[in-house]
Amino acid sequence: MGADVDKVFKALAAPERRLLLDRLHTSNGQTLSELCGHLASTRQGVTKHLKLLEEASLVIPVWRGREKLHYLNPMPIHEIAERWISKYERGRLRVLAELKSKLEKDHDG
Amino acid sequence: MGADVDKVFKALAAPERRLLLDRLHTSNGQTLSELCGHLASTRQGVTKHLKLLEEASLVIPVWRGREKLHYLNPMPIHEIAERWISKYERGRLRVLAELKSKLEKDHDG
DNA sequence: TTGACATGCAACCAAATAGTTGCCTATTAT
DNA sequence: ATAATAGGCAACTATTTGGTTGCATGTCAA
Repeated sequence: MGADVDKVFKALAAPERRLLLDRLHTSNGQTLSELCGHLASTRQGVTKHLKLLEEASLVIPVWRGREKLHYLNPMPIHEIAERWISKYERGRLRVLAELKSKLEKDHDG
Repeated sequence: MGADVDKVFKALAAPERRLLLDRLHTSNGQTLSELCGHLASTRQGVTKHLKLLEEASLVIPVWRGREKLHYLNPMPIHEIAERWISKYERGRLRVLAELKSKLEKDHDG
């Protein structure tokens, strides 16, 4: 799964791509042309963003005739939350308390 | 908060930086020199990665004499989980069912 | 005070990325 | 059949990013 985590994080790193996910979250199964309406760049630019989202399995394409419908797949995001982020949630308060006391100690001495 | 989300996602997009967070998660408050031991690149390379982590508030530096101690701050990760990822968790099963039926329908007809 | 240590800053180079343009294929509608 | 529509592929450019080297600053220890 390691490589997938990287693809997902990289795919999520660009605001344009997060915007595309938002649009699919609002209205699932849009075509490329429809998605282009939301973004400033050209069709090819959007295509490239969608390619990265597909490679991260965040978007699943379904061909219907000459149209390519794009469906949001929230599972990778779910898995990141479960397997990666939860690691940092564990002991979050401990880590913060540790940092706080360190900062205060430093400020005093 | 919008700009911060972007900084955090971009900071998390590189495996080297996630590794640095892992190291701090294991042993908090390490110096730059200590952190360099974990990574293949030069000190300056690590410095640049740490700079991005600091700008995303994922790492808080504390100076002690000539040493700079680095502390993990898990709050940005927590906030992303709470405010951003949870949006995609909501209705996750609905979205997946929708996608599944679409795929099956396409496969049939 | 002098030398070693910890780090920062700036310039530079190489690699990756974003975005564009031009052309091609396949499907639908007339 | 033909034209319009939906999209893909490849090449090119510009920007960003990752990483390096060289030098400067501040701190600690002898």
